[in-house]
Amino acid sequence: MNDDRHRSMPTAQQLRIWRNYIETAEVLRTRLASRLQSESDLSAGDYQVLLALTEAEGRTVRSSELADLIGWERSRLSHHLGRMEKRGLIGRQACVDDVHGIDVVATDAGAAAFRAGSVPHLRAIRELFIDALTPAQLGEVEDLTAALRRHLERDPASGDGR
Amino acid sequence: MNDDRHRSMPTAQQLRIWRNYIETAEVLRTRLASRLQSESDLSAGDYQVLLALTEAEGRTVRSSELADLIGWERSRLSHHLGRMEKRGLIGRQACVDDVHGIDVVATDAGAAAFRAGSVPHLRAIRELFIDALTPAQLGEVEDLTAALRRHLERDPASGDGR
DNA sequence: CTCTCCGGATTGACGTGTCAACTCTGCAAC
DNA sequence: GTTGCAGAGTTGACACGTCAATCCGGAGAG
Repeated sequence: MNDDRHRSMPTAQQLRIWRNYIETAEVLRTRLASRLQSESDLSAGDYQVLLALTEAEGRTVRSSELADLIGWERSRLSHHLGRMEKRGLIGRQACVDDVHGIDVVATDAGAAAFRAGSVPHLRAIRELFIDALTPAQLGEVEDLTAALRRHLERDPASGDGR
Repeated sequence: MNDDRHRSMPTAQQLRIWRNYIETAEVLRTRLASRLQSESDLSAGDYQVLLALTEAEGRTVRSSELADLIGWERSRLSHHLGRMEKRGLIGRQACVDDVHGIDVVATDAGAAAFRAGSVPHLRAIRELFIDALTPAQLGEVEDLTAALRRHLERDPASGDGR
């Protein structure tokens, strides 16, 4: 079949689909974040960090591992941890086995805030996303995102030239 | 069929699908923005604003209409226009027919920057998104986002209680 | 006429993200 | 030993978004 598909610009219809796709995801992200914020005073970033920490042994993870776990750049994590530390959600302490490492630990307050936020957050995900789709459609979403993922990994293109 | 679907928390699999979905969209957004930035020195926001302006009569749109067109809050637009004005991409001037209104107009430099950025941006969309999917899959994306959209519109839930 | 309210737009404060520059310590080369 | 490089983390500058407060000029109520 015609592989000039690989040379031409997107058609108007393709563009429309793209725009709807990315805007819908954006709306979902914003709605979820706003509900999480108002229901438990946590940002989406706080939630990701606390999720990784509370799942870890001793609620503690080395900073670099944490960055890998949630897929953040190191400086982004550093800034965010600074803000969370100021709010008493996490603590930072020198790592025992690695002089360079920093252990990040969820405080009791942090773990409590996560537990409190978790249920409403999961409910929001169900209400806004899961309930919008039939099980069959959910399966389609899975396949499609897998296809997109494969394509993205195949194309380093930007960011890390690993 | 069992409508306790509407009372239970998401399953592990549903959560996995959700996470993949939202993270994939996020990666796409970031990659696109980064390519747009490096290829034409425009942010995604700049692009949206300039797209709406260059499509309008006289490259001019009233500020409030512009906000509606691209679906932004007024204050977000105001901040962004301030930054774009400082860079000489757009201008602002009092509106003739409405004392309160502000006309936003794309400068020559702004229109030129948009034209220059447009082709590489469209190419990036094709490479990162369109090329990842077969035409049939693209159709599925369209249906799924439509379903999500319908669901979101049916559920005001947060933000504007319109 | 004055007072209040309304809608368009702006502003300031603050959290968030990215990029580049920097610190600090260990380790290997010489 | 000192030079310098590499990896972990931090910092500063700046762009971006949101929220609440504000400014401003017209329209009605009295």
